Amino acid sequence: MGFVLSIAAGAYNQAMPELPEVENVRRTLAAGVMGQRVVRVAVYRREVVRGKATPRALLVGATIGELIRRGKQMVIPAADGTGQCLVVHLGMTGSMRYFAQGSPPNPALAKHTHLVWRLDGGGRMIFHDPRRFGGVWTFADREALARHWQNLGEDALTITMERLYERLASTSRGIKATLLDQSILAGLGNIYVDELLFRQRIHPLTPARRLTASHVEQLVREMRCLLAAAIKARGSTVRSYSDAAGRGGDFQLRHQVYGRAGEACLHCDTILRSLIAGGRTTVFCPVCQLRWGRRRFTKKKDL
DNA sequence: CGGTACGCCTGAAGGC
DNA sequence: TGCCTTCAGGCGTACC
Repeated sequence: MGFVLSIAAGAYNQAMPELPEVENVRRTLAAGVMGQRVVRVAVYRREVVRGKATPRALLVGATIGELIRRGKQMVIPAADGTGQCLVVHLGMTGSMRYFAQGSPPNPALAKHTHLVWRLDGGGRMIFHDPRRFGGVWTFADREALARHWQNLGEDALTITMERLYERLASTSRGIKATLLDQSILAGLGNIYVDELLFRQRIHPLTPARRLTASHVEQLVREMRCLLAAAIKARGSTVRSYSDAAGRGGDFQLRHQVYGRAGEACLHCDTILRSLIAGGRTTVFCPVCQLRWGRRRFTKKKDL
């Protein structure tokens, strides 16, 4: 009976754009806006723009170049080669949407749409963010962007095993807090760190420096697999995430631990537990993820 | 250095 | 039905 009650109590959720979600926003947004010229911009909430919020700084008059992602951040550059760009961070509930010419306004988005860019093709790009943990930064050139990113870690999809090992070996913090730290590694958030640690059978409080080179090699390999699978499934929609076309992802259906505290471990049936690590709710299997565990379980084919 | 707490912010969800 | 409380968390900052 306690089992059933635990399941009922175990459900809590929140959506946040992490690397796979931002990558899908990048792709779907690029399909709509790349190569278009910005005709004008409407700023409904000045405070979501960090830095200059003039029409020029917000790309009015510029043609949109190739969208880039690093970690959870997305760059919308001017195509003129000056390095001028916008950096979008979606925070917890932010979204970028593209509406083609003639699309009617979406009433559901009206309340929290803070920025609207009109494009010369007749379409529009919007920044929407109820909670406003996200924002848009404006930069005039490459150097300004480089300064903004000087403390940002390497992207989770491109970091090598050697460089991650170096970073992990030089800290005494727990592995969960360390992987969440965007200055160490850019792109992972609460969902994917929990999923990754479960798949690797690593307890979230394991000191990062305890991981051997071999552990880190497998961790990086698994991280790439996990992120690739999540991108392929168009990300995780737990509550509110959707891409630039308004389409949600499917990867939440394959979460093994995130949001499942109190439910049974899919590997060993033990009740999943939660703790606070790095200030975040962390779900893990107390049996599969031994604190100093070295064994990895045989990876299931279906991530 | 790290860890802890807090503030920002809204909406979903649970309790009564 | 509806009000009230709790909770979710990325990130910056203060403080120990």
